[in-house]
Amino acid sequence: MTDSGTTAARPPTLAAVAARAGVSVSTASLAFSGAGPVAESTRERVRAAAAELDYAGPDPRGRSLRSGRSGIVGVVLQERVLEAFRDPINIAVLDGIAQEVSPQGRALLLLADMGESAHAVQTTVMDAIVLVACSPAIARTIEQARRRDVPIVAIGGPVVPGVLSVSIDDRAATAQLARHLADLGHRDVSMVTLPLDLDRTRGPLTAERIAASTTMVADERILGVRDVFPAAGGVVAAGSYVDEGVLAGHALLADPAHRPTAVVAQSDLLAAGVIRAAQECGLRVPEDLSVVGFDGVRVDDAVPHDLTTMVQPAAEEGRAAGRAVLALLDGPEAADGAAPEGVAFTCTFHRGATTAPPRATT
Amino acid sequence: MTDSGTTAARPPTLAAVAARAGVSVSTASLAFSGAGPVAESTRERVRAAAAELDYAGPDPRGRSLRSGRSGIVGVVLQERVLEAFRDPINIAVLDGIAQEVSPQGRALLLLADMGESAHAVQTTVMDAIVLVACSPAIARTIEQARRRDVPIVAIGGPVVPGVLSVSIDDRAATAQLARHLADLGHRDVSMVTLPLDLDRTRGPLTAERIAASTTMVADERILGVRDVFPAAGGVVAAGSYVDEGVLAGHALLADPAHRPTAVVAQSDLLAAGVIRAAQECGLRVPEDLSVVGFDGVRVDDAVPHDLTTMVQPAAEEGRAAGRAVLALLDGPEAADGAAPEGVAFTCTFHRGATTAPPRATT
DNA sequence: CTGTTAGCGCATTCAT
DNA sequence: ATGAATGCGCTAACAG
Repeated sequence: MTDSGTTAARPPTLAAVAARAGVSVSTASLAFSGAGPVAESTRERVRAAAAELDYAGPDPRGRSLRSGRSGIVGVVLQERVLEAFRDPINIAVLDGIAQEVSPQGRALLLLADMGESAHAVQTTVMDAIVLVACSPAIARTIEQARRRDVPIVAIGGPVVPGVLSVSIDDRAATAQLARHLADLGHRDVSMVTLPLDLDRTRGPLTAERIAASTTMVADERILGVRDVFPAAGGVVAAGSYVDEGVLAGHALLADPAHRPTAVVAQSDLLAAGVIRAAQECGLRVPEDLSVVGFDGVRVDDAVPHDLTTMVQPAAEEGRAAGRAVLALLDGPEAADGAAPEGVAFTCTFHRGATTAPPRATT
Repeated sequence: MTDSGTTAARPPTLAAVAARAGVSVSTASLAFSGAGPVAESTRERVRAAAAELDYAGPDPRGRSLRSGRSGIVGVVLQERVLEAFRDPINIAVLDGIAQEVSPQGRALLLLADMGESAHAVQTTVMDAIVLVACSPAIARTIEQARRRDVPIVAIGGPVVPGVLSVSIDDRAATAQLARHLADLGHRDVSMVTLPLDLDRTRGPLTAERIAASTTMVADERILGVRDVFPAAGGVVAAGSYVDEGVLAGHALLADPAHRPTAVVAQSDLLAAGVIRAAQECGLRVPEDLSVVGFDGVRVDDAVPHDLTTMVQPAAEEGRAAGRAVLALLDGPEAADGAAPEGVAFTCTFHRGATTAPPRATT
């Protein structure tokens, strides 16, 4: 009784509906789109015909070719799905975008895993794209979007002309954390950074690596620390995950003779990892080691401690990006060059229980 | 210097490229699609012309109208993004789908939040859709898809004819957990279930609620418990989150006079919540209370303990769904009714450290 | 191998 | 308020 695969009768078209209703295609179109004046009686007739034919409404393909709009908003993530969504900050941002965009009838196209995203932008229909957690490495993706005349909004991205930017005060916020540590009396501070390049190579934080970095967010946060501790060193993690934080923590704490008294991690997940590493080294937090994070996404127990961190308005950023997209699409009516402007958000300091004055040095 | 909004010169078309290369449009098309025989020299000329015009390749809109294929695979989630991705099982499934589908040049369209999904299916172009963690409540979505001739794959969904189903042995797997508890000597077992309806109402698990349930997965798992403990009661949670588990746990453990000796939670996150609730009640796990979960997704510390659970091949399920989608699209060459068949997976028992014999009753 | 001929299904002028 | 015409940009058949 499976009625699929038998006759393969194609779905009815608007033309079929119009014919059955005894009106022209254009009138039927108007009846559905709501635009333009249509007599109530006519509209009713069209509706009836549609119901009889089990017509599902105008085919999105025809509509998108004709109108130039598909209702699809691409969202580019750097990593594959599994990795990208390990960090709740990305989920929050995505949710924020969806909040603004889906009530307007737009759907989100997930472009995860860099390699593919450039290709997808080239071959998949979309009205605009949002770059999440982006680095200059997506230059190729940006290029493709440009050529297709697809407007771009970047969250935390490089400020390229023509790309609308939604950002936060990474540097200042991190500096605030660093100052907090300085005020507590810390002098020997290390950091754990987000990946600096596409390879996501782990390793010590060297001048060369910073010079070669392609990740703006990480760079800014490094600068923030050094605004307060100019000589601060650290290690580079391969991603914003707890286990990466553990690895980094061990790297930092391995040598009892050269342990920092505080660690600035560039994300809460990394901070959680550092704390665990500290515990594994027999250190107590915050008595023996202070740890601060970044993001402020409280998700169940991913971050067990009450972490001292900078709270980032992730959902707000997503929403701002969503709004920007809508503005870019709905309102090219900005006749006077009043193109939508970028938005900058501010993080707020949260003093948790993972920071304290350093132990008296022996 | 922002070159957008000035002259609005539309992107070049294939026709323009063809003209510049001095070939026909169809030849140019072949040169890009790779299908069909094209002389190397010609192809070269076309490529050159495209480069000169900064042509980004065939416009997906025209292509999708003409060919009927968009390369877009819709993924329907019941909750909004923020909630859906709180449970790593969903992320794993989504990643599995992406694994199969994106190397084939397909992109995922996120249809989160039920309400909108039916509308999106009606208005957004897509070649197929995958229903994740679905309940019969998406009937409307299914209807829309059908009318559009969009093939459907359901993961853990109701077995509707015409919908390809990817499932696991929920009932048998849960029964196995229950038997494990029975073997340990437990007789007084309660459960914490996933939401039974769209409202996601919390409350005691009553016969009426089960009768009115629209969630197949939850139903099956309840049956699994009752295969072993026919009289087992429990509470219904409002979602698969740790904090819901805490709530449910407190509900179950509130009265010291009527505490179960073991709890079967329908997800690992819920189990983690129950464990926390137990601790807050001054109970030790597993000495005073045994707890089992379901899913087996190890994600950093979301589930702090080594949980006794049934491990679900989440990524495999996603991949199976992805493959099914591809088969449905690439191969309607199943001339002989050899339509792709559904797949059923099996969970594997993991004995963790959260189960033990019950305390000797006083 | 290449060009010619047809539309895919629809939204939008412009008439009436 | 409705209808007739015109492509949107492209690919699939067929000719040659």
